[in-house]
Amino acid sequence: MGRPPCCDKIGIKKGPWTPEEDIVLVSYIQEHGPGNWRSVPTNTGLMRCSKSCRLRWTNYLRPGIKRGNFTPHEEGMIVHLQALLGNKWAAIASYLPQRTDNDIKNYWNTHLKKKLKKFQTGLDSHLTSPPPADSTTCDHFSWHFMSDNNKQGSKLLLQQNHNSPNSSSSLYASSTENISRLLEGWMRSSPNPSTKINEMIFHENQHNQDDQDLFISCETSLVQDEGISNSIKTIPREYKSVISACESSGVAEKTMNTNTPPPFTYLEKWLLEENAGQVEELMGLPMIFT
DNA sequence: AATAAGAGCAACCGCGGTACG
DNA sequence: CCGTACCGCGGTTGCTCTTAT
Repeated sequence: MGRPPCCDKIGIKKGPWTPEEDIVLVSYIQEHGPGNWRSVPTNTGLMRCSKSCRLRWTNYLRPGIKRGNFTPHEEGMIVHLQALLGNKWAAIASYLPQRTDNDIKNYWNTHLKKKLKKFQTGLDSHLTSPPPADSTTCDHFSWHFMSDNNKQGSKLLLQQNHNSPNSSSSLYASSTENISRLLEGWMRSSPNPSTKINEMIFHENQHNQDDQDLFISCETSLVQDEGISNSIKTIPREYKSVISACESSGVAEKTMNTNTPPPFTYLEKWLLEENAGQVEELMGLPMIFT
């Protein structure tokens, strides 16, 4: 009856992972590929349960993960997607391929919620006056949620954001980077489609590091999330290229469908509702969006 | 310099859906 | 078809680091 137990609960180690454990896990996955987590503790001798191994890999060791500060564009996307999808962190993460759901969730809980709250508190004053010239990211963030009456102002700020030096990618956790580097050879030779996607994302991102102001943005109105009503939407060019690559490689169906939600249809509707003509022109949407 | 409070984040827990035998 | 384990997800916890007093 049923499957055999994945791991013995007795003697399972908990708590932070050591570099040694990381290396063992990475080495094993390098050889066998991710998946079949049940066999990982058994075959590696790690005193961890399969779940813990999977979490460690997906949230920390997996190559292509971007760590550190979130850009204003990422913030915008998270806020917007959260308003659209709710706390579906995995779904939201599928739009930010370099960020893990855990990372996004943490960022939301520790940063963005506060910003939203702060914004709500100061909503009235913001509605009657433009953001200060020396606005911080936080102010920009708040301003994205302004009423429809302030669209011109929003556009201005979006442009400012695009040109902001803070838009550049942030630092990666060095330990992860080092481990990821170990995997570089494997990534290149791996026939695993998802690995190839990671690679594409990784390289694409490198090419676009100084080019992030090419993010295409527009704003729309959206009523949700504790009364916050307006947001922006940004669809980075690199995602579109990834989507295209997925489509052409046939990976799209498996990877995108499992990771990406109905949202594309929502997004589509959403895009076309308010600014139909403008948006189409601006977005140059890939097939998957149309 | 010592301590307390707060912030950030990695990891764990528990649940639901799915696959296996 | 049923029972059990696996897998993935969202919520929560607790440790560590930073900042304030």
